[in-house]
Amino acid sequence: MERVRITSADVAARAGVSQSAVSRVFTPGASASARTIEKVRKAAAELGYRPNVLARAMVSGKSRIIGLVVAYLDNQFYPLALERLSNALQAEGYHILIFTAPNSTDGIDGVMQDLMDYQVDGIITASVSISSTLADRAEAAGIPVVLFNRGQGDAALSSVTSANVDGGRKVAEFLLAGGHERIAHIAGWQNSSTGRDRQAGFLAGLAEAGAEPFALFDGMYNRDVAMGCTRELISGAEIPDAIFVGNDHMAFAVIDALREAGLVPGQDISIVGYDDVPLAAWAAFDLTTIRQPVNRMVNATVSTMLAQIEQPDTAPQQIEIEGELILRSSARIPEGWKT
Amino acid sequence: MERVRITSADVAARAGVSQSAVSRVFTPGASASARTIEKVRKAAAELGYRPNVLARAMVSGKSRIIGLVVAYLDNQFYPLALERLSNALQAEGYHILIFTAPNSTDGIDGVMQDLMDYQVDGIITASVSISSTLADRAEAAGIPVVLFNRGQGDAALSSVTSANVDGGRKVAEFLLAGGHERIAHIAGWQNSSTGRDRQAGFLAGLAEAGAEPFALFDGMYNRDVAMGCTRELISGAEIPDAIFVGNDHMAFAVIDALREAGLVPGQDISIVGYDDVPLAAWAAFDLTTIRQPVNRMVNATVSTMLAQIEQPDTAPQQIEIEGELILRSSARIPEGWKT
DNA sequence: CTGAAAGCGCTTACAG
DNA sequence: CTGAAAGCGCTTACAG
Repeated sequence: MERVRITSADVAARAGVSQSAVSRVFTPGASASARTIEKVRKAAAELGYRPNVLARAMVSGKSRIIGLVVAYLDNQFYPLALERLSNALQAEGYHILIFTAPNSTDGIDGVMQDLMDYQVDGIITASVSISSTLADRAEAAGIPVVLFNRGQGDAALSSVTSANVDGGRKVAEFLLAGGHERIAHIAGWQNSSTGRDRQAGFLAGLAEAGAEPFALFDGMYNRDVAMGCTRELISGAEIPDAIFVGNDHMAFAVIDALREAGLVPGQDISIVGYDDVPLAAWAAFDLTTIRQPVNRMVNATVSTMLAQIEQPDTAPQQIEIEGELILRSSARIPEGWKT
Repeated sequence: MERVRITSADVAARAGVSQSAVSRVFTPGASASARTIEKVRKAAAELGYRPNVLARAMVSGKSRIIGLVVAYLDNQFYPLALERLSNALQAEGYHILIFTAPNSTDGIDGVMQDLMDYQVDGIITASVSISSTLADRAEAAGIPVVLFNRGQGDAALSSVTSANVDGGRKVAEFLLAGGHERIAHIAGWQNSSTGRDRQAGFLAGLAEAGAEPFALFDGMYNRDVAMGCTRELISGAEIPDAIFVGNDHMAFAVIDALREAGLVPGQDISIVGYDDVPLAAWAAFDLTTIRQPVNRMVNATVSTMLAQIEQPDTAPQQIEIEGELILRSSARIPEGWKT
């Protein structure tokens, strides 16, 4: 099983032209006469020639590879985002080199280094923050970085998130309007911007109405942790009449735990999530939640990334996309609530 | 924002050695004196030098990139497999270039070509078949291909699947033993080997007991299709007392449709799925199902892939991994059923 | 062990 | 438009 590589020189020999002529025929933008193009295409087809992308990358300095760092693949939001990102990038002639993120920041730095060794044209991190050392290094290397679904107070980094503070506030207003009086929050991981922002908006919304949370937990974006919090919440003498959960993935755990205790979401306790992953619409959960518009987030990510690749002096952008509250049966709907 | 690349020549100049010496220090297996190693490492650290993986790939002919073609990312089995594959490959110093598969075979061939242009060392396709033209081309190029969770009657291709025929048969035996008399099957996509094999085993199992399916549908591995089939199944005068569903992803849809009609899975109708994705264990579904052991499938995939990369004359393998029936509440358990 | 040199497969000024 | 040549950043025989 010998690897027989067909090179542009082979095609050139067969077509009776120079190697550069072959290269020009396969380089978008370069020019060649109709006659040459025809001879080269014919020879290439006969030989089954295809340009070596790696060689092209070496000389052009553009690999057309985007590095993607992902985590939380058990949260349906991310596979979905991955699929959309991949499709959008493929359409632009880029491809994704994927790295699964270890849990520590150290680990992520290592992974980012590996990525840069592959001479990627850009890096997208999904649900992952990076150290400022690494941000600096990427900047020095001229590799644009876009944080997807995570913000970081660093103007040198682009980021795309939904309007998390605003979303948290919307939930507070919605639950208050529904007449809930004991509203708990199982927050997203407090070491992540999304977890903190949603909580901040939520608490602000309560405070503006003179209310306070019934209880506050860090659910760590983890299913088991969220279940544990829920069991604790409903084991006391007084239990909450509503729980705002930091993302849908944890909200499903909350609902499972509630039912296990014989409580009915939407009747006994209102549950609101965040994300609106496809599962949220399934009858088994029918979860009221804030929608994070994946498509719009993906499009923003891709366009800011490409802008920075193609025009290296483009400034990084911090993009926030508004999310809407999706009403379903897991939470009581206030009388006359505007859709 | 100029891209300043630091090369081995820069390091050599600063360390006062030749460029080849620098290369040797960074090439596993190559030898250099302790003195040289020290000087080079020091200079490299000061300059922030890292070898260009693409250049290395060009000369060595090994990119250490594995192409992965995926589809069905909404079926939790695949994101999980992707994560495990990525981790296992990262541990071996390989990385994944990911391509999302279009739905047509033509489209997939195009994608495979793109992959080969990147000089990948191997290709893994998850839940996707490839044309024989492409299989030939990959073989000619010396690029090993492993089909993950899909078989194809082609000895030149490696494949890793669970024992699908056997799994289907187990389900038939289980449901029969439970005294079910009207057993329907919403099969996996009949253009896929997994869909066909599970169905074949299931029908064989019924036939051996002199039974026949109550009804047979192709669910296409699609949620909406599966819901449609279910509604049709339960709208008649006589309804099934059990449904074997070709994978968990569709089984969740079946359960949703059943509940919508006021039927209780496990009481009114027994439901059995295939895969045992994490969701199947959630209280909301508690689905009886055949487990596809992701870890073992991933390990088999990685080891057969690496074997073929490292020893090009290694023969392709067709690996089948046995799956166990996981009992939960969605299906009636026969008296005295051996676990 | 070490350096000079060739070469991996391309693109891209540079002449013509 | 076209070809000869340099060069992208490495690895790896080849001498010494």
